[in-house]
Amino acid sequence: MSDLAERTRYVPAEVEPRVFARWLEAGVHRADPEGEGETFSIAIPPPNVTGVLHMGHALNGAVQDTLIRYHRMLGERVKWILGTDHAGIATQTQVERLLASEGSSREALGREAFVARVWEWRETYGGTIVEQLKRLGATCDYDHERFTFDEAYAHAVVEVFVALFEQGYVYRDHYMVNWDPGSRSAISDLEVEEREETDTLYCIDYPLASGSGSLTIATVRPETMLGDTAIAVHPDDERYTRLVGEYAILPLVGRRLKIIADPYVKPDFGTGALKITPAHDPNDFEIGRRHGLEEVSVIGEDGRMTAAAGERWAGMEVMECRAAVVAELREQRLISRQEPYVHDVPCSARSGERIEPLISLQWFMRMDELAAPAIAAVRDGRVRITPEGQQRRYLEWMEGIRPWCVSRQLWWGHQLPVWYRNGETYVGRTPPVGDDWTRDPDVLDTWFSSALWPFATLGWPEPTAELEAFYPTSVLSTARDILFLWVARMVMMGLQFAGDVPFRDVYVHSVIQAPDGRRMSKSLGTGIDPLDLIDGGPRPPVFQTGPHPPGDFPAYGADGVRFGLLAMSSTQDVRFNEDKIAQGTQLANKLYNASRLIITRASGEDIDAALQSPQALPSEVTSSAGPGLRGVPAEPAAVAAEGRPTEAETDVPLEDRWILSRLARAKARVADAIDAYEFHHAALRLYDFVYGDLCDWYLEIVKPRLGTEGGVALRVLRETLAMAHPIIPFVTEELWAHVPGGDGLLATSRWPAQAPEAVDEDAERELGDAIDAIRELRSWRDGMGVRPGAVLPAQLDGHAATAEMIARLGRLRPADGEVVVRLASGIGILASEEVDFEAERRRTDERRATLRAEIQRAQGKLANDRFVARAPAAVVGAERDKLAALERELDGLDG
RNA sequence: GGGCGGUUAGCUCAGCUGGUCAGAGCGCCUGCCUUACAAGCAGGAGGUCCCCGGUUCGAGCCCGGGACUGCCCACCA
Repeated sequence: MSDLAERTRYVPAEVEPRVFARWLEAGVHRADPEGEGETFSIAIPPPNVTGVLHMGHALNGAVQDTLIRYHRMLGERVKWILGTDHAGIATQTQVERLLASEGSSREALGREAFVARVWEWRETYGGTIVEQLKRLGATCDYDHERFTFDEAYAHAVVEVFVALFEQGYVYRDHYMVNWDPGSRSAISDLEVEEREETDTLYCIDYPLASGSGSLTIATVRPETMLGDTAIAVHPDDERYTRLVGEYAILPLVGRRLKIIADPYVKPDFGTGALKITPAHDPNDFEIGRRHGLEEVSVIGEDGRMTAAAGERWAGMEVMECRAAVVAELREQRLISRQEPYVHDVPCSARSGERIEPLISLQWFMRMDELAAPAIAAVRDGRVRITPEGQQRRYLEWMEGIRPWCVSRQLWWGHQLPVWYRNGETYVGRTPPVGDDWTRDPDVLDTWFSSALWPFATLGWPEPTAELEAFYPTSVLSTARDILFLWVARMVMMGLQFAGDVPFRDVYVHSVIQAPDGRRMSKSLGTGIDPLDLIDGGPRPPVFQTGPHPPGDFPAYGADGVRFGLLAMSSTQDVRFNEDKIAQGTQLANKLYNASRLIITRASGEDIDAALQSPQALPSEVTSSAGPGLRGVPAEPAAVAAEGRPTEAETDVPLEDRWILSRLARAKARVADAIDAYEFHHAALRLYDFVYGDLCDWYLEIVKPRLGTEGGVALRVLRETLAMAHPIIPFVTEELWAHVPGGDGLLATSRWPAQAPEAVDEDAERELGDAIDAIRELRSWRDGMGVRPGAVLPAQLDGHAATAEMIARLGRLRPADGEVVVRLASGIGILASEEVDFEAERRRTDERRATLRAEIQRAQGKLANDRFVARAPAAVVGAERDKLAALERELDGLDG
């Protein structure tokens, strides 16, 4: 885009690849662990190797890169740790699916060949998402990309596992687990989700051993009765008290079942009698352990009935067995009732299949002791979680934490450093010495390795310079769905192994939903590929809403997408809003055209003036004020502050003082918003400044003199580009190259310094009055139907300093004569044939009525003694001023 | 069954510690191709701030109750 003068439109597609290449070449993404000064680091939530960029990645990418660029521009040594996750189950499933399509399977290949195949797959498809991040403009540390399964990382994983074993946190036990028949592995509680299903509830009669009658139980899983070892009733349930201690006979099996009393049973639910299957129901398991019941495992890990189920049923699949059991019971007339039953059933978040609870020999990790310091770290503020609601969630979950099943029956993952021989178990960093040792085939839960991410990526357990410089990381930005799965565990592991919290701040960003409020998901057809927004691409049907023409997305460009995502983000879930993306694209275009105007008109003197100005050049200024210490009020004080004429400001034109003041406020507001993780505010405040202050008013006012006195315009442009850069990096970097004095890359320049001294209440008030006057004038002209091009004769008495700009922007010609229209701003319009005075009379009458009503309201308020007595003096004063102004205007109309 | 959040203009959303807080973008209406930008500019219409009580001189903003809605956690056969 060298022909700035020619092209009237910013075209992202032409610019972005070139600009990104410059950043990479210059190494803006590199971080020096040995340098001086503050550091700032973020560890990216490692996307799955097999993953492709979705909206969540894009939003999080925009958030993280905005933070990273902002802090880089503050002069800090910045590192954005990049990498991918080997994602055990997810990846294994994908490759298995591929194998299936080839008519093969992992069993056919064998473990070693299978794992080799997954690595191969990773080489082929693994880098996609990293390339996609570049399209967003993300300046991650591409030179040091990590993988949760690379050699050094694996070393850290073994180190941690062994240490946890030695410290007594990790142990092996027969315990109830969530068995996922889909992936044929145990999964953790966090990977289980409820799904509503319609089942059949069967009421089954269990005859009493005494021969006198029977006890009826209700169940949706009749096949599990083969593993029943008791019947439980509530201790206070009078219907059954006399039966407690007696026995029932398990139909089909003949086992004697003790009737026990346990408060878990709800007397008013079902029949009030509960069959107890300790080996296949989590509750029954607990009850069983409380009462010392036998655990009969009748369903195996292969999803078939075991030998313990009985010869007759062994080998059947679960559903098959259920049908057979029901048929048999029916034949024996033991089913007294059956009805459809809708309830929530646990399913695997991985495979989607229904969880089969069963007792299995697995490796577990005791969490309560590790959780304690991680709870304390959040409570005392060493880790701050934003927004606050998420902090509550974290604490509640941590306080009720349960043991974590960490072993998985998969092939793709960190294999447990555990070996067995006869009755012996060996856990160690190196294989055991001696013969006949067999290694445990299981691998660790993916989240076990992810939990080490912030320090394992920096070289731990070696005491590296990187670890020294960048640990703890500064911020973790993530979606809320992995707060427990990942974030909480990182805090525990970081404290236990790296000696400190893994991050100072956790920012939990929004989840972006489809326009109809559903989840964005490829399978539902509600997902969007962020690259389709950047480059233009298919717009799915659910997004064909609103004013957008049907068909593909236009090429919004990376800046537009970043801006839009930040602008629509919030502390809660939000619906995708294409208009916000478009708004970002418009902003980029607006900046482009404003730059065109300023740059192409700039004269040599302007450039000198801009370059000599002390505050002018972001690349030369020192560091900005710290967070929250900017000393700049967000808006002019309601009550006029004392005028503060400084330096030689009397020489500086009013509008220049004004724009510098507005800029000072904008910088403070944008910086505050970024520091507070209020990215929607940061984006929209930037937009407001560029449109509302810079383009709509300042540039319109100074346009005629840009060729001769454009120094301030150039200064402001430079600072604006720098201020905007963290949010919309491409267009600002591109324009930077065209701005006089814009040496080097904007990405490595300084963010503009905060300038509270530039805030000029007087200038803001004075120019604000002029703006109000122009607006009123334009509105009046439009309402009166005055010809747009007509230049009206007028008196501008009350606006000495701003008369010229009011006249120009309001199309007036200063003149003397009879004032026939008096506007609220004091401007008097003289007689001319351009104005329809009949219409003006009507307008004046309407205005009089409104004024009288408002005056009455104000008078009423001031006549209220309690208001005058109890409201703060400033509020009462403001009301009096308002009344005076209204009366003045009314006098003007009447006079 | 608990817990948390939301309900503000036709749509998507801002509104900090109660006093110009009734806003933005888009859409809609009107007028302008004004030599930075027509994917632009100027002007305008449009809201009982979910409902009912309460506190207060004054309440989208605080308190109580209710309605609707979303999410999280939870082992009711």
